[in-house]
Amino acid sequence: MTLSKNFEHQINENKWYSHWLDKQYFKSTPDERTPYTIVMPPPNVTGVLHMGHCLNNTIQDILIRQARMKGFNACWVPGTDHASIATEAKVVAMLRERGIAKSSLSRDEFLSYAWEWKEKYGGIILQQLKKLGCSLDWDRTTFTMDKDYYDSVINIFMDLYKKGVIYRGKRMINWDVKALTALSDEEVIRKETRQKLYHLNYAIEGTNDNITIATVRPETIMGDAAICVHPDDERYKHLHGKFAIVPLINRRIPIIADDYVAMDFGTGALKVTPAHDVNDYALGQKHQLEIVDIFNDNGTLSEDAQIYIGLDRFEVRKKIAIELEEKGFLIKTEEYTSEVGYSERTDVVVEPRLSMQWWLSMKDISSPALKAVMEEEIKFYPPKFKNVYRHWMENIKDWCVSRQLWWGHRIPAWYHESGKFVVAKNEKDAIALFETEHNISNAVLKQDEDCLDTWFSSWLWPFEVFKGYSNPNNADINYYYPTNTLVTAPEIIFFWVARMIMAGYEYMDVKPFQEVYFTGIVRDKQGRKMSKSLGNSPDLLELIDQYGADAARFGIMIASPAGNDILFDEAALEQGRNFNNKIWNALKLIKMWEARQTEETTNENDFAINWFENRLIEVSIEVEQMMKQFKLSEALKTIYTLIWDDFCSWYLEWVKPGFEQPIQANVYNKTIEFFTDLMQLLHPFMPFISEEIYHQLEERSDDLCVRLLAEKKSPNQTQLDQGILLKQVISGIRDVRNKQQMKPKDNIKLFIQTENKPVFESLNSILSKQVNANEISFANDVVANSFTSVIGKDKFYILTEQPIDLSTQKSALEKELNHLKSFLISVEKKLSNEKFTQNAKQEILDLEYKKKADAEMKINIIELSLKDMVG
RNA sequence: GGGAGUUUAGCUCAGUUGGUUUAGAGCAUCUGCCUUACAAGCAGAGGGUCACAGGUUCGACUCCUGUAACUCCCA
Repeated sequence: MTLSKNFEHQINENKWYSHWLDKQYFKSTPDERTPYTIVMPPPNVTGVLHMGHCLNNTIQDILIRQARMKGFNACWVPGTDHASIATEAKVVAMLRERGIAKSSLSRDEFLSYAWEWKEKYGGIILQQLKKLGCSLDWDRTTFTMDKDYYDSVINIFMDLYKKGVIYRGKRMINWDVKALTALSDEEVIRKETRQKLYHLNYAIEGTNDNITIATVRPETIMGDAAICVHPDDERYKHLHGKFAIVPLINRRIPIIADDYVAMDFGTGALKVTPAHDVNDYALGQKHQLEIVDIFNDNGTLSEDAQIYIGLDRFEVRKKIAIELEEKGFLIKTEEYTSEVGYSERTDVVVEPRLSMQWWLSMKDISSPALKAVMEEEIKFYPPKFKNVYRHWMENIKDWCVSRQLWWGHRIPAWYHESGKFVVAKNEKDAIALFETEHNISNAVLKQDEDCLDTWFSSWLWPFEVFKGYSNPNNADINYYYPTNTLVTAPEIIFFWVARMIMAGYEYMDVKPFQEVYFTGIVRDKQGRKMSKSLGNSPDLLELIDQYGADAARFGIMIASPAGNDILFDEAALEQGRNFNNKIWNALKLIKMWEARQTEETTNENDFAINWFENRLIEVSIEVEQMMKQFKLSEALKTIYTLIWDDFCSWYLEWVKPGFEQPIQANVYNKTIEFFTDLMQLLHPFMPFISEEIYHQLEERSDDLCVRLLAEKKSPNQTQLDQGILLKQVISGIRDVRNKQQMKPKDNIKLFIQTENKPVFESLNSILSKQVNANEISFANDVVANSFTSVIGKDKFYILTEQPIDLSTQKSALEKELNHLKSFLISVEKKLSNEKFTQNAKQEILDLEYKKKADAEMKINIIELSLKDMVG
């Protein structure tokens, strides 16, 4: 069978993924092994695969595949999140395209459209993860609105209500005027925004005097309830207790004093609009001011505004500025940049608003969660996120859990026309409860129209995917929970991670996971966030198609140090593809040997085999250490070097037979063994090519995917050191060849002057092959008319038929000599410092003496060589 | 305004409790090679006063103080 020129990723990816599925390798059921569990952060059901998912899920797949190969019962649970706001927005847009307005539909009609949409388009992302090679247990796929899951969310709401943790209250919330819903603080993105600061004159009642205030929101003046100045502000002391007149509508408002006002900002006089600003609301409460809400739900002005009724808030801002100017109220405007809140989902400016909502009192349930992370019961990688977490937890505010949406978990609250309400699972229970609580029988109750925040369901994820709440103490939850590793983005540390920890302790009495690995944010080459509007986010499926899934995984992993952002560059995928190619070609080389084996044995390849065997052990141990510390990118880099440099460039070249020469069977078999081990090491990172090579190397009945890693031995350091020496010698001699512009085909004669003959005898055949020497012998003295290379304590004389020009050689040696001499001086200086010799540890001292001796010896050797050249 | 973090080669990053031959990779660059596994390759090379200024120490990329720039979070 002839091998294709390059690794054919498309064919192999499909072939192996379906093979793995057929064999049910990703399926996990409880057994006697130790579990290793990861729950996937559920992507939005509306989502499509992007770079962030690619990074996140590749990391999880690497961890889970490694655990599987280490003999754990690996279980990786997939699923999707119903994403209430995002999905509802998509469904509304879809309906609009079909000419259907949401307002024309009943709740049930709308929901049936939504489910239809979800069945059709939801979960595309899960299919795309298969392309990446993710080894998920698909039978466990969970959706946050599955029946059991839905019920758990509702039951937990009721439970928390009973415990008094959830309450209903009128508070300032963030209002999304496009999605027409409340948002939690975490769903508001603050952005630096250029605005204008308008200076407006308000007349003082009963005088010809004015007071000038500064505002960025002139459209809200109709909602003004007061003007506030600092009590110590001399400019305004005479106005305390007087009244001002709101321009255009001539409403009379008091002038109050409060030290909340910053005297040096604007004019030092602040207009107070309690209905439309969080701070103003607080001020209004304190001074018992009137609350005038001038906006409708959709951000247009209401009747209460008296003017501009029905117009959008930003349109009014423009128009009212003009009118104020025309009528002489606008004194001046200045440029002003400040942070403005935008809705995470719809990107419209959020409107602070007073509203009746459901709240979750966080203080009650957050303290075990804070403690767990601070005491490293749950470990954060990298640990710097502990600080971020603590800061938030210590300043935690109540969570607004209600959303004015239909798609989601409907709040189980039932209202009577009297305004009284109960919280109950269904209408029947509600009526019964209402009777006991309010002594009204057969009451007509209406269920709350609103849904719960999406995160109110996501926070149950680590246990409810195993039905830990809906079916307590079942075999799965007892076996898989707490899960091992959560891999997620730092952006959702508050939205999700913190709340999962709270829910875990509240409902399972146990932490949800042992450790959290925070990935970085994927950015483009210039360090900008990937975004639709910038058009800088590449089409991942196209990239997988072009470079292969293994290359894509390589590309994203090689540049992603733990906890740092990743600057994504397509060149990294190219590097991954080239790596595939390299591996494939090594296979081609070895396959050429397969039919050319001989039973004859010599010991000339013993060194190569022993060395590589030890190198493999050494690197496996290094990789294991790195993986434990989540240094995944370093681990991959290490494996890459082992395969490309140590295996391909050194080992294979060392054992490679001459043109059409046979290879010893024992060398061939060892080589297959090494290649197999290499593929096993690589498998978690690049599963497809490694599985394919595994099967190409030998006929096998098993698969690499589930092959158990062997116990680690310890490497022989002497062998490793000799390998390093050999590489140095080869490079050194090649350097001379290069500098002398010898052709690769030109033969040389090599003379070695060494005190360590036996070592070089065993390296003889490798050396002659690697530096193209047709003769190697030992010398006790300088060899005339040769080039010299000094490596360590040994000298190498290179004889060629070329005319000898020693000038380049000489200057190189002189440069080396200078370097050594100044090095020696620095060492000697250190050693002559009495304080150093008194204070330094013995081992450090010994090392310095060794440095000194080595340097002196080398200087001696080089000086001798230089002398010979002159002679 | 408060808090956290970062600053090491052209780029992306390692550098463990201060001492391991006067700082290590990968990519990029340069030179020479189409050597029958691989030009998506091979061989070799060059490149850094570790942001800046002080301090502690026999000794600082590493610890302390300050400055600057950038990033993130919170108000």
